[in-house]
Amino acid sequence: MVETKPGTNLLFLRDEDLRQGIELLFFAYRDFTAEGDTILSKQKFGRAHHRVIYFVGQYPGMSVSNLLDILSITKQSLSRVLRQLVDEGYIDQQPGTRDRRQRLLTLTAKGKELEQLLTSEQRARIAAAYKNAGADAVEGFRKVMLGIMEDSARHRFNEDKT
Amino acid sequence: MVETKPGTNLLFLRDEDLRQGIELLFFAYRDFTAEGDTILSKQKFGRAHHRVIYFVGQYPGMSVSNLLDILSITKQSLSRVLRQLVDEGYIDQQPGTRDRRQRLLTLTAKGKELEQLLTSEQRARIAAAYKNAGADAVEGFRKVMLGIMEDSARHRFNEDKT
DNA sequence: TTTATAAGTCAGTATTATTGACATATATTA
DNA sequence: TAATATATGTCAATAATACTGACTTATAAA
Repeated sequence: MVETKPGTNLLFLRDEDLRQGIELLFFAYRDFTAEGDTILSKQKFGRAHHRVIYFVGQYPGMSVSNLLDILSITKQSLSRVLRQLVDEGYIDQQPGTRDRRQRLLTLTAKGKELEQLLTSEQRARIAAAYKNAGADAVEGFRKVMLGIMEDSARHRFNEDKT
Repeated sequence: MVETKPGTNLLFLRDEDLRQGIELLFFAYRDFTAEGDTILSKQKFGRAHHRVIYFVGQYPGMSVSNLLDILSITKQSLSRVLRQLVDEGYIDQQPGTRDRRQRLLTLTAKGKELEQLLTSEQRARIAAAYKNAGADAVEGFRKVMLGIMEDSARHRFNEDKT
């Protein structure tokens, strides 16, 4: 598919390779999100709820503005979704100790349960793909994905970049 | 991040690795689609139009039902989008020769122009990520992405699988 | 001739998202 | 302290995407 110039590490990037890259992203993401959406639609929630549940689960105590940055949506858009999740007991809000204007978000037990339900299929899907592809391939996957995202998002993945 | 068991090709898949995989997909896809969406919103079109333009551009003469399969949406959802694109002269429809019930789709010159505008940034983004990551990483990226998508989507990428 | 398929349409509804305009509480700065 | 900025929330109006269900038309296949 993608060939190395003999004796170098350069790539010949044909149009076809780039087209394929676009489609790899489209189909992988489509199938990656499909099942979670199905589960949620049975609970009157949508993909937006999934994302909120997911990120609050991963970063307990995160602020609303932090969540807005991650999701790249407006606070009015987040508002309805967050309100539902708080009202129905999936998410807790508590004022920040350092800055009492903040409303720090955490999952309740009920929220954690839903988070597990939603991400377990995605984790299994990633695990299967990783195992099948092998460790070197996973490292390549990481490199390319980091290259595709914006610089501003990349820092999240740099913890142990010794 | 992901480590090989010494002497084997197996992976230790920690929860943290799987969580990271989920986020790599989320952030890469978010940033990959953001600019195209911005361009389109200036023309009263949205991401759905983008996808239609893209796939019709890549597979000229594709049928409506084929497009529906790819997009995984209902024909009622596609209908509005397709109608707009046909009415405004971006896409041509012509009856199939073998099966005259079909309405085969192709881009007009105007459609091709928009397709170029929309995908050029995505191609550039992929090209930069590929170049930076190197040929081996790209091969790993392909393997993992193919593993993430459904079996039914994988055949698209198997042309030269000798 | 009956049945199935490809495509399209009409109606109703839900979800996600936007912009704009304000309001409240708290923090920071002059 | 007073003025300003920030974090969050809310109201209202609107748009885009998507769904289900019920039909219709044309053509193909059994």
